[in-house]
Amino acid sequence: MKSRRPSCTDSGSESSEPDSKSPEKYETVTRRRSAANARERKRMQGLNTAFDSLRKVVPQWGQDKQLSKYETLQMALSYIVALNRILTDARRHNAPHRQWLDLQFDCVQPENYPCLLRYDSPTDQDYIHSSFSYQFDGHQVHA
DNA sequence: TAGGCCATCTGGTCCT
DNA sequence: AGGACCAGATGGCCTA
Repeated sequence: MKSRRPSCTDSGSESSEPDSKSPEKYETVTRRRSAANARERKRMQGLNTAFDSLRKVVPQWGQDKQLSKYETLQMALSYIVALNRILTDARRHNAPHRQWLDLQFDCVQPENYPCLLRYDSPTDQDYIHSSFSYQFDGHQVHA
């Protein structure tokens, strides 16, 4: 865990000192701020725990370092879309389970799944975006 | 040194 | 009133 910023304290910031008429009110305000900061830290820690859980179930082929939060979300979205496509195809072709699994296993292998491979250049990223066909801005995902 | 990623603080808003 | 959630600001760490 990263160390906290030394310039910031839990008892409130220098830039926004509470406009208090009494020491009592000042104390109340700073105590509430401190409690809110602690809650926020805890909330963000929970969020990070969730991200860690997600990283564990999402493919990370070729990635020697952990995915960023943004990359994790992108990967999760792509992975779900890919799995969903497999299920949809299986229903359509009505394949027996074992045979179907063998057939589809290749679909989630790195070499057949370029979008999940490590990218090293902006060109690669462009390719990934075009081949993966998810759109964050439009909130639209194509299988 | 610039840029990316992250943790933390903070004030605003909504909800209970 | 107080908690949850969110977004903006800020500064630290790391890497190319």
